[in-house]
Amino acid sequence: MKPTDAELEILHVLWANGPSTVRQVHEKLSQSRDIGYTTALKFMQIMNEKGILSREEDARSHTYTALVSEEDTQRNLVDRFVETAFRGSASKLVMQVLGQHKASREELDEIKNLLNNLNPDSQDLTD
Amino acid sequence: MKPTDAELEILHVLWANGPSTVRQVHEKLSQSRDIGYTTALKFMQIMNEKGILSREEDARSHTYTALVSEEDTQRNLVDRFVETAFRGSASKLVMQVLGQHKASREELDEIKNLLNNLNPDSQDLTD
DNA sequence: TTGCATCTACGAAATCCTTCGTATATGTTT
DNA sequence: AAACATATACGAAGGATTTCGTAGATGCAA
Repeated sequence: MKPTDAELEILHVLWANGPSTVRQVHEKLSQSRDIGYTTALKFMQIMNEKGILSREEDARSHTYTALVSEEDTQRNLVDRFVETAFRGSASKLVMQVLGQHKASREELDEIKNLLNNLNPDSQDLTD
Repeated sequence: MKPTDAELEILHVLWANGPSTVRQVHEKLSQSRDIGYTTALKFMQIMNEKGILSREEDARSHTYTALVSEEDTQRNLVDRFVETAFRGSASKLVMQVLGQHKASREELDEIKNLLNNLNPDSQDLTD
């Protein structure tokens, strides 16, 4: 349920590219950092054991598929992160991010839009 | 530079209560979970070695002080988190949080306010 | 068919992190 | 002073993570 950093790297590749072989994933990962082929393989084997990835063993080289969605995973991660880093205050996190990171005008508009469409009646006091 | 979960727990206590002894910290932590006294002590000793906490050894029971600020720490954590969980897209994170978590009307207003005060000329495309 | 390339499987080292138990020192109380 | 309470120091177990090396299987090429 809580992917490690290495597992997240692999999930990102699978989310972006769809079902892939170890070789394909390894090639993607190699673009951003040094990593051995068997290291990637091991990760994917472990993730398969954990039930995070499924595996097609038809061909000689297996094809792995993510069994968790990007949204669900990020939701879980955000939950934990808000808890551990911000003691549960999601709004403090948002303000931290907005104050610190840069976003395009379109993204800002999108966020404002989202804010305006939030139904205030469904909102709760978090802090 | 990257506090562990246990270290964050302790930092939160010190940020909230100011310089404290192991006993004081342990009592706070005990309120939310099971944790032995020497466990807390060990954490704080390690954090002292790492330079995260300073220690006053005057009295028999030492007094520890956080050497990192809450803001700096959270900034660092957010940076890493955006990177590993959202592949660098801060705005996706924000939208995840806003869509998922509940915030008070005041907080929403505060966020909207912050958004409106962001200088668009200083913004960059992140995605 | 012999050998090269490519896969998977297995195991294990190296590091962290979390968590205490035990030992030892030092105040405090009777 | 003896006994007790409380602090720190030390070390180590147990588990998770990351990272490969090596072995063994299998397909392709010469």
